[in-house]
Amino acid sequence: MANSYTTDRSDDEIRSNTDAPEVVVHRLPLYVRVLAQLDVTGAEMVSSEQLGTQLQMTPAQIRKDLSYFGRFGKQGRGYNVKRLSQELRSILGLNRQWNAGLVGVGRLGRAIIAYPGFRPEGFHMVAAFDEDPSVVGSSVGGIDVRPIAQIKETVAELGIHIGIVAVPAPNAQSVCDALVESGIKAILNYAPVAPQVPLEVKVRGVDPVLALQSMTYFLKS
Amino acid sequence: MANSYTTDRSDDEIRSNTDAPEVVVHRLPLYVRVLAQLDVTGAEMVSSEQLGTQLQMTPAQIRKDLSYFGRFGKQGRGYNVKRLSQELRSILGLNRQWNAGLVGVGRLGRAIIAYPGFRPEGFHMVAAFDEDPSVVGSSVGGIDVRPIAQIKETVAELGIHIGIVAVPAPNAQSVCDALVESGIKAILNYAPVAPQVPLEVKVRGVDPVLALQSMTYFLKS
DNA sequence: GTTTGTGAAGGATTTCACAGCA
DNA sequence: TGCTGTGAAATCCTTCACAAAC
Repeated sequence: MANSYTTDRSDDEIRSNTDAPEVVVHRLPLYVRVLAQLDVTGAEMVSSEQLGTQLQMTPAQIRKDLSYFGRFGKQGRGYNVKRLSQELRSILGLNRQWNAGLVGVGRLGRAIIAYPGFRPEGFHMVAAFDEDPSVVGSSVGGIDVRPIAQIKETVAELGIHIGIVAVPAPNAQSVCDALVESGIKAILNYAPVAPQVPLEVKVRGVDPVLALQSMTYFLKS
Repeated sequence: MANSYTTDRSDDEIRSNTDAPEVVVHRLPLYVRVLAQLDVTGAEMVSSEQLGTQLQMTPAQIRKDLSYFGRFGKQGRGYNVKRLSQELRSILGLNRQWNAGLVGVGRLGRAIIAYPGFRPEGFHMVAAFDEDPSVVGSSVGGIDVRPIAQIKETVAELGIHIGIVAVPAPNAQSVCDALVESGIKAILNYAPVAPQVPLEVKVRGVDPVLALQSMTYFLKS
């Protein structure tokens, strides 16, 4: 199974983490992000109090979150910025390259290919797929566009771990089905739908319209 | 509690909603989205069971969520798709136009201006701002680009409700400060930072990298 | 003096389960 | 019969508060 450094307990530096709540896992990348910023400014140590101020959350929550994974701080001093950053990156699996395949090379898909934020974080776009024969075979941002029918073989061939869906809403479900069928276990979904996938497949949505639509509730004074 | 005596106004069709949890508000746009899809397919009625299947959540949660705002269903029949959609849109304040101002007209900002998903949902981009003098004064996607120093007067002049931040990380905090200073109460933040804003200002982030970075935790087998 | 790590308490959210209505 | 609406129970998550460590 998964985490199998199940030596005995109590004094482990890194603790078995099968029981870290999912909300906590979602916050870890936030911590990684501010730690990187702190590191750039030259800070050596940081307290949960300072992190809490930066992130607008309580120091207790930060300490509790970190405590699910290990004991990374020193009483009276706080956390070593570089060390904590490195530990969290290791926990999240960020110390390696992850290959992503993009489905949908329209306007949105091209913007995603051009987005410079993925590669420095280790996410490499290694393939692109589209159903439009006039796009298939061309190269977009240095990536060859293949037909959607070749998803399965390409995922195997190139070792793709993550599917990125940028097709129109009506096509999103069948694209997700194809990705799941090819063995993909993580999907980043830009389409404005909630695709149905097996329990073991993680889907995270990126939808600015949803974000706006919940803020208007509070604006509506 | 009080279900025996009808001492006070517990029979309102639309109930006072000051106490709806924020997580519930965040889910309402999801309901609106599937209801719109159901409506297109011609469905008249829908049960919480069916909605739950679509959204991969429990029927009980959907019923409970809706119950914070009113009693929209009919026992034995479910919810009228058009009616429920309309009620939720009204609760969220989606039956009107909201004006947005974009800060940062670089690659990302241009993609946001070109994104066709906002306008059909009532979100109108009415202004754009940048600090680069070679961009200020030009027109991008039909929107005139103004200097950042003019945010405050433009927000007042054009009635801007929402700020959209698409500047590089190091500039995001000062841009958010300027938006807050101009009276903006809702910010959609594309920059990879957690800006600090007063409690009464809502910020929602759009960051595909954060989404990927939490999924790798689960991939990391 | 400072700040962590963590049981325990408190609060929030989800699920259960069923009365009541169509 | 089928399904909602909702108190109550169960679960999940956050905050408290303090002993221990530096």
